[in-house]
Amino acid sequence: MKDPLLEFPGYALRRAANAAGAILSERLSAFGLRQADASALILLDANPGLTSSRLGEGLGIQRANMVPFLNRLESDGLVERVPINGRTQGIHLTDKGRARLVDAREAIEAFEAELIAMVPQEHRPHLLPALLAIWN
Amino acid sequence: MKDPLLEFPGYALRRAANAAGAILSERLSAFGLRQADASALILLDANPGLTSSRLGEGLGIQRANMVPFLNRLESDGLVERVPINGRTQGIHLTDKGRARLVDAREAIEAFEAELIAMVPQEHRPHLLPALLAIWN
DNA sequence: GCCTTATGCTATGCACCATAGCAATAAATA
DNA sequence: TATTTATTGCTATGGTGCATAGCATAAGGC
Repeated sequence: MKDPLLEFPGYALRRAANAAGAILSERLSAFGLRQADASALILLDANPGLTSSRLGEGLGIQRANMVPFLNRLESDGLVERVPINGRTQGIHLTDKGRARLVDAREAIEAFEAELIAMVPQEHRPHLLPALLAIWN
Repeated sequence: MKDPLLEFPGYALRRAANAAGAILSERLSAFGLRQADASALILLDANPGLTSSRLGEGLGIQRANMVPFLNRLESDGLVERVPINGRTQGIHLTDKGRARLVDAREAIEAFEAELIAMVPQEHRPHLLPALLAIWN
């Protein structure tokens, strides 16, 4: 079957992201985490006390969607909301969240290593810069 | 805000794909098409008479999900199902589908050019090969 | 003190994808 | 040829991610 779609970087980008995402999701499910969960834990670990809005900006998730998202993380005991003032609250990792992150980070780093290993050596150093350029 | 996620190619891949996909979807919506629609038209143009199952394989869409997908394309008059035998049918572009594809292809190629232009010159030749390596 | 803005939230709908199961038919095998 | 197996298109259903619209409360600027 002829596949003209192979010529389009945009299409390849989508398919590659789906393929990679499926693998990562499967790995993370062993820890009861989704991709966005793990990203949130990583971001919160590096920036304790982030506001829901700021965290959402960092993750590319809208404010409205942060609510059920954080509710789930909080009811899993991974995260807690600490009021800063009457309308703002800082999100913090709990001890359980930090412990979970240790496991998740290991799995993620293994996954990233495998991902890089998939691409031929001569293209490897160019992948991340190219993707970051598209993202921003 | 510190963003350790910038170090992860897998994360950058997801974000880049989302960013690019949002732009493309917006462009295609001018023609009443979604990304999967355009991909299907391109694939059918190159391979007239493809079976629903084969088309789905090429697009990474499951058989069950091909039904409403093709129903929509057919009710839009872009595609027709031609029975091959009692259980198999070939999918063909209609004249309207071919005409729509002309417009869509122009938009897609413009989009792809812009996408490539986003990445710094030295990384450009490596993007597609790297993505194809991950996809497969 | 008043107006504007920010924040967290509710409600809702669309798009995409996955699984399970089914009837009809074609193809393979005994 | 007759029976079994596999394929095809399909229905039904649910989960997930993301978007918009709107709201009450509270903080900050004038």
